[in-house]
Amino acid sequence: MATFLCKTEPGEYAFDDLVRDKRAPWTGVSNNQALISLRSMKVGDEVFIYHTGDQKAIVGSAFVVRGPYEDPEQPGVTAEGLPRFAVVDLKPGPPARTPLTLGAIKADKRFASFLLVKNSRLSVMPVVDDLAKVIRSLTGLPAPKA
DNA sequence: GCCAACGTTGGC
DNA sequence: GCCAACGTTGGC
Repeated sequence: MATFLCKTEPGEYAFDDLVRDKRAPWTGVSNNQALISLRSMKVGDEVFIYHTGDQKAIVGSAFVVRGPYEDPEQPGVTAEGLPRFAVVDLKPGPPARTPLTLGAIKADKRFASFLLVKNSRLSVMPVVDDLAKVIRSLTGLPAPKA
């Protein structure tokens, strides 16, 4: 069971939209490093949802309900036979009891190596277990069920 | 609205 | 295959 973080611009597709939709394909990722993370997702994986723009905070979590598949808008596979423009389906988990802001993350030494801080332009990234635990404790988000 | 950081493109 | 030019992202 792995954990990831996905960014979204709330004006385009917010965490609340995912809650409303109950389930949604996570599309539009074209950056290769982000796509590598998307392609490695498995059903049941936990995904923290981060809002860019004015909020700049982890606002909730979600879970992978369908593993990586080809974006129907941009079909094609990599040399390894994986979906080139990978899409996963997410279903919403609970909202964060306390959103975890970028400012708080930057101020916390435990996040010094976090890709969210180190590469601000990356839109999908893995979250190591230790940091996932810290994020859950700071946001009140529940651990995924095994 | 600006710009730094990074990715991508295309000419050579 | 290098690298300059350009485009994009996202924090400030």
